[in-house]
Amino acid sequence: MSGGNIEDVILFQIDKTSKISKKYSQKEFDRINLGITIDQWVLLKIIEETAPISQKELADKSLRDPASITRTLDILEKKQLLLREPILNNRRQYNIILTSNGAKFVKNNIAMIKEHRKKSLEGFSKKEKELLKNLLLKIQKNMS
Amino acid sequence: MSGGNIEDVILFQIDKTSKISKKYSQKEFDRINLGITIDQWVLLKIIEETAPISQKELADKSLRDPASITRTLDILEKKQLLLREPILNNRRQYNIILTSNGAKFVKNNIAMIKEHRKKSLEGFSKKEKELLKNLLLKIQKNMS
DNA sequence: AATTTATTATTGATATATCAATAATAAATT
DNA sequence: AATTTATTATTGATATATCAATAATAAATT
Repeated sequence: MSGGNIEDVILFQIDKTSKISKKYSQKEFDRINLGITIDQWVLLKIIEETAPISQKELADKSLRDPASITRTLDILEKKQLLLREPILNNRRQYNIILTSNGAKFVKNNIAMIKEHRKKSLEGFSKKEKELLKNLLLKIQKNMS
Repeated sequence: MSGGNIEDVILFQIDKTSKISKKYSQKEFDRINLGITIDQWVLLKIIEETAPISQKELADKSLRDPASITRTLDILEKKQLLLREPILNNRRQYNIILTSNGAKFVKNNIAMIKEHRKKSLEGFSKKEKELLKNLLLKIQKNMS
């Protein structure tokens, strides 16, 4: 036997936690016919927070491939939630910004998202939340 | 403004940590031409630990879709790492087991994997590891 | 200023994921 | 025992992810 049980592996539990929480939220998204995925929501939220932002920056922040960002932005642009704004004197990048529709969309749904976040941390003390975050950041540092 | 920064969201950091660690290990897998993906490794490890196991159980344990398991097992079967063993008096399920080749494969590479796990938790006390695991399990419970 | 190098976004090829429908059949109910 | 229901694995359709190659062009170097 090569020893151990995969359920005891922290990295496995991290991935599992991520999957469970994504499924939870996606189910809710679908239930109310939100029309987007969790990962699309994350992009919208990043844009809302840091617009104007380039696609490269979006890829970095969300840890996704630039090619994947290109295609996801196509979808969200078609849904009129964001747009690629040309930059004067820079024809290599775009400024990605929310449309007013997109801003409204985020505003209308942020409360529901916050409920999910809250539910995920039910029974956590402030100290535990801080600690958890710091431990996660430490792992990220270790693997970078 | 809808407030807050997505970097402060624990669920976001959990997903980020998962992605970073997977990329780290996958890069190493590719470097030594291991010929499988992280998620394929996880299946092999689960099988090693709990064989004989059904595809349904594999899907549950790995939090993946049964259809995805079917296809991944096809790949791993083609690589001669595992096989679908027919069950007497039960023609609806298979017993999934490692081939001797597959068992050897796991044995040969478990040390490298353990190194990655160790690296991910560099600087963690035993108490911190326990705590982190428990906090993750708590989130999973909250979202189930 | 002209040339070289690096960066950004896109596209095609390919791999992987999920959902819905289906076939086979085991388990439960009548 | 016959019928109904539930479960398991598979397949097709579709969505999404990544890698490699490419075009456009900004930035750095000569």
